[in-house]
Amino acid sequence: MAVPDASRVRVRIAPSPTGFAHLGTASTALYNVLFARANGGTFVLRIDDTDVERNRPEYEAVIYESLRWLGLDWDEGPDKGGPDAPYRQSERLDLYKKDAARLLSEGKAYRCYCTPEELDAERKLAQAEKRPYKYSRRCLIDPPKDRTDFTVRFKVPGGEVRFMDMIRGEMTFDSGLIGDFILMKSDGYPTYQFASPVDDATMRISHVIRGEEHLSNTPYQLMIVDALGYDRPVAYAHMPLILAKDGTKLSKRKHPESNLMLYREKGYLPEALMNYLALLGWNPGTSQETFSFDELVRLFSFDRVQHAGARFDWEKLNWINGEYIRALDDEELGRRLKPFLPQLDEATILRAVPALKTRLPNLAAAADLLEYLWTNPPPPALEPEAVERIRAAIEVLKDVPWDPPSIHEALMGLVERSGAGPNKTFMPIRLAVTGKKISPPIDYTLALLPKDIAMSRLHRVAGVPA
RNA sequence: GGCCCCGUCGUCUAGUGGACUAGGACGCAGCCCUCUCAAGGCUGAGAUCGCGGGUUCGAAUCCCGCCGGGGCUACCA
Repeated sequence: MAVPDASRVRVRIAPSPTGFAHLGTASTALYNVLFARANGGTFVLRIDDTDVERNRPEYEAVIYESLRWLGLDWDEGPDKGGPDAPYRQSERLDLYKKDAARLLSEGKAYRCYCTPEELDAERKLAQAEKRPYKYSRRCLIDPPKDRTDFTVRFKVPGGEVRFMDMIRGEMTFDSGLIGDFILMKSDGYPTYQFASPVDDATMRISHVIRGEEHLSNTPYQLMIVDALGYDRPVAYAHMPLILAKDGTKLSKRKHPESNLMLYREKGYLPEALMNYLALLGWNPGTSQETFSFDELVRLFSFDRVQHAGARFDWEKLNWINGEYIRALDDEELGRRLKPFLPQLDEATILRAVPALKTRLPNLAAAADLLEYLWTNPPPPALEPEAVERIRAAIEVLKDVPWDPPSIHEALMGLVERSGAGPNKTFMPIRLAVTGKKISPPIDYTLALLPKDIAMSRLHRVAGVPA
């Protein structure tokens, strides 16, 4: 994956603050960071905020927070500055205006006075006549004299546009099929197709690594770069899209799993999510499934990236996340569990960790297992035989030290004397103490609760006063 | 509609003309372990490689056609 002139590698991601941070942004950021780190390059964060309608400044902070949570930090950005500041497109308007003016004066672009309604009509007509739509160039040929509102349109020169994609190889597009498109909107803001290549060029981005939805945008952008006389990026890489379970592109509206923050809330470890994302669309060609970040930097290469979109799968993510959780040492797991168990003190969490470790697909699941520690579950209705066993348990637990091994020993003695299986004794206790059929091993289940509370819950169902 | 990308078990994938009776992982089933649930161990089911034609002694791998999915085709990004 090393490139010849490594010192000049500059990559970027350019999210738009139009909603919560998207899973695809994390994925794209990961590949950019991996490439940058492997080549000693620079990773730039640029905010593409040219959509005045949908833009919300507060989402910018969400993007920062999500990316930082994942450990994907950038070298240059709006909040950090850098040699190419500003890094927010809304603050670079002069640059686009200057370039648009140049294109205009060189006859490579022209003013278009058509209204959205007129354009819509053109488009509908083409559709009705089943012919591919291209802007009619009405305003190039015969511009109206009585209008003031205009957009700036690029005069598509025609011919072939070729470029190198690190994943798919040499790409060729026929620009004759592309209609003159808009560079500057009538509100004075640039379109994405214009701002993006101008920024990439002026920020000296060497490799453009982004989602596959931009593959067919590339010729548009390259034509602009050429028309402006800028240097083209060395290469592009269009990553396969992350698809939802239903096979369609992950959308913010339809698919909640596209929300990056959801993973933090549910207790997915950032390093596990990264690992999963790396495996969605890429594999090292070996059977290795878990990778440290440094391993990914070393192993990742674009020539092993999948060409087809990959479906997001909770099951595999859960497994990987579980693997990472199990690999954590007790103190670390306890530390990460803290925000998910606000009802418990640190010492209790730490005591619970050994019992939780193999039982968590995510950190939030710990609350389901330990809920009985801060709630008072209603006493279950038990068979007389079960009640009898609880009475017996009360007797053996009464004077026992309150720790898992002692409890275990006492209870096993009782089980042996009962002549029945352990479950006959343990399940009634579990039900009485937690109100649930599922809980950590019975010795832990009991020991995590203060002894007086545990005993009172047993007494309660045994029908004898404490 | 036009252009572009893509198509191997349910899912993520290995595979670049013979070692493929198509491998691994997740999930699933069974067994073992076991106080429940997990974790762990073992075993297993699961893909006529989208379909149809070629080329070849031989194709998942090369060629053509078709079908299917996705992306772009916006004064969204």
